[in-house]
Amino acid sequence: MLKLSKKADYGLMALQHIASNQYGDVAHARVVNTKEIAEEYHIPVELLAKVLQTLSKSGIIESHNGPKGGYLLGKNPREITIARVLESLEGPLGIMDCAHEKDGDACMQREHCNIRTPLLKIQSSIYQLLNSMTLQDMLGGTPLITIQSVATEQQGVER
Amino acid sequence: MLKLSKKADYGLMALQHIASNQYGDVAHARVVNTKEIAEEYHIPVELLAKVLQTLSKSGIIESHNGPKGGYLLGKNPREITIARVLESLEGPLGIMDCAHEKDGDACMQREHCNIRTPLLKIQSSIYQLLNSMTLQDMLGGTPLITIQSVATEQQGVER
DNA sequence: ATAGTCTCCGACTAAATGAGTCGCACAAAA
DNA sequence: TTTTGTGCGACTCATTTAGTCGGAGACTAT
Repeated sequence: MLKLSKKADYGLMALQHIASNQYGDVAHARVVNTKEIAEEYHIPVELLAKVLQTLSKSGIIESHNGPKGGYLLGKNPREITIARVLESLEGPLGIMDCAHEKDGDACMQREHCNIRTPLLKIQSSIYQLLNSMTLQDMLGGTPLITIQSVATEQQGVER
Repeated sequence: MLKLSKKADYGLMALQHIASNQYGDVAHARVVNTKEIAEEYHIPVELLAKVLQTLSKSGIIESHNGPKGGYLLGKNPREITIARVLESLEGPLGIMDCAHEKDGDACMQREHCNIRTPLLKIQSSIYQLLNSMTLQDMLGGTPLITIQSVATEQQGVER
């Protein structure tokens, strides 16, 4: 229950990847393209492309066309909240159907609905949670910290 | 995104209804049957029936056969957590596919997966949230506009 | 006892959504 | 101007969810 879509998964992976190439201890930002990410994580390219396009439209990343093109973060990782990313890819958070209804088009059971208020409360708590976590937080959590010790000897990193 | 299924909605509504008939200000418990609930909230009877059967199997409610039969809560509303109800109807909470995987059958991107850990953390937070809220809390929330004025008789409000 | 309700349960169909594919237009660097 | 990449929309296929149907068994009232 409450599962995220693949798009969301892929999007988060890609962002994590882009971010660590851009803000890692490698001194200069590196543009990373769709194909590279798709291969690294075994994601179908076309699907990932669509995901990245969506993120780009939302301003979370910026696209650069042409050869040597690819994607870069549109903002600092600290300013990119998980909530924002998920909303961009899956639409607004809505625990129940009637989450954002205007008073007009209510669901069939609205008039006697006894669970709307408590569910809205839960929803708001979840939103707060997602909104308080940023891409930066996801960066910290990965192996990646160990890079410090072996930083000297590899930059290209392909298996 | 993160929408609950209709089954979950219906289940919660039904539970709320059953609970308020059983623990409401009417002194004695009243058995309520599927048809009654279905009509009250405009839910297809057969579907609601299935939902109630599921809840019954989980021990959340008890069924009583025959004429004058129907359902009663299996436990005190304070002991019925939202998490339990949702799990019963929608299966275990799993933000991502690989939430409960054994090490064997990992997803395709598992080896390089960089988002599993932070997502598990989010998931656990959500679970905590759902597990800390009980049917009792949903009962209190219904009349709800008047709560501010009658703040004297708060009972369960934990946080 | 027996008739009439009511729960119980599994199998089924239909609708909605999600995952993934294809093909081509457009942009920019070399 | 050619190459390499993004941008974008329409499309198919798979999975899940919502809702339906029909009948077996349980219980109570009469």
